Amino acid sequence: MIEKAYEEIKRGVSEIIDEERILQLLKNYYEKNENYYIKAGFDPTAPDLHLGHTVLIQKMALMQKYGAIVQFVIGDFTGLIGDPTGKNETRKKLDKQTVLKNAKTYEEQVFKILDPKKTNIVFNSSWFNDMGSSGLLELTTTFNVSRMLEREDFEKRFKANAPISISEFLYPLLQGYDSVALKSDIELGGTDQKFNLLMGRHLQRAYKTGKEQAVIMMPLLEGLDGVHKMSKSLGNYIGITDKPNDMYGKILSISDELMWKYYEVLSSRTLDEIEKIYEDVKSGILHPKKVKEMLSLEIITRYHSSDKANEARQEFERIHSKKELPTDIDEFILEGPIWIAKALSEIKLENSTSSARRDIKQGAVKINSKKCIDEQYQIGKGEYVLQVGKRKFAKIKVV
RNA sequence: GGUGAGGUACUCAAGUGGCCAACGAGGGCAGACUGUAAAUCUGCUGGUUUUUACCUUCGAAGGUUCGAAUCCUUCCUUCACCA
Repeated sequence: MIEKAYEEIKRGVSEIIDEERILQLLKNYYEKNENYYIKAGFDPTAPDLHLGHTVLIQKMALMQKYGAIVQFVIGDFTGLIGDPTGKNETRKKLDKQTVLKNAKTYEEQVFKILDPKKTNIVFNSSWFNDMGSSGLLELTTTFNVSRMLEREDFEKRFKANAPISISEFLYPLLQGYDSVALKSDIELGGTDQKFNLLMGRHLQRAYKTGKEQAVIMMPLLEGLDGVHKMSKSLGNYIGITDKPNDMYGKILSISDELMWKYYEVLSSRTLDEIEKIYEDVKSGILHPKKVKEMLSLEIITRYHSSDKANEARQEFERIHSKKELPTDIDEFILEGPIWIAKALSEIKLENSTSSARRDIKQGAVKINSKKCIDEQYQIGKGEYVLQVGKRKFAKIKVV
């Protein structure tokens, strides 16, 4: 039993620190029905979860089946600093209302995956606000600068003479202290979080809590470009609140190679099943596009429904394979007659009339599926479908 | 506090008085092609119905000049060395 559970927990994981501890926790669960706490922290500013986050959350959901209580930490206090990435500055303090609103959004999204009965959503401001400056000083005495500089991005920046602010040094300490406050048994995070995760262990020891958390690190999911990690700021993400049609198209656009990584960490198929699919593609029985379709359907079903997933698939086929119009297009009413470039920028299909003009020259603009190459074209009264490129559509009614 | 070197478009990075809306690379968008929104090739990548023109932009504000991203002054800011 324990071995089987542990086997599942290990799937897709990039590194585990203190395996024995995890095995012990599982043993306690099976033998004495004792629960244990797993912790993961999230940024309060970006409540839009994407598939990169779900790798972590799915792992937590799995562990809930094996006795874990999830401590879902919203870093409203640490968010004031921002995890050091090199270019951030101290952020604006979010007011309580915004934090609560974001938290609400998190809940809605997260409970599509996690079991609400086994999840506590907590804010780290609740203990940091009471810590006071003496408490903070005490925290800083547990660590030193040279150890801090071991962290890769600090080291790089230090060597490159790039600025590092003192507050950034505080970030790992604060995140680590969360583990002290919560008495967590295991912390989950991305591989990029290794330093911070280990800090939790260090601080639990320094504060003599009597336990040191185990650490489970998940690989960072590459985004749609297949190179950089999935992130909102890079725009290469698939959000779990994305519309079914968008999800479908985005998943289909990933490279064939990347698709297998997605399968490993996102699909709920067993590893044996995935292996079988892999062999079938290799031997030519199964087309890679088909395999991506299957993944799209699975993921859309998870976050929407299987009906929506099938609709999305049909829609995609219609637009891209048969080159027909999508069924659901935004509509606008404009006063006419109107210059084509003006109309396009007005309805936000283009950013400006200049860029509209450029696209018209390149043959990217279609009116009622007919290419429009006259950049002076005036649209008269009537209803039209405007199209820019392959995937931007709008219906307009000129009055 | 002192001395020196920087701050250029989404990012990196050229440009040191007019040929600059500003080289190049990445990214993005588009066209062709394709099983795909992949790969590859090509074009575009401040704004404006004066589009071989005009307007705004090179950390900020002033100044010199017929003309400034480029020269001068002050300020803000980053880095290095010294204290």
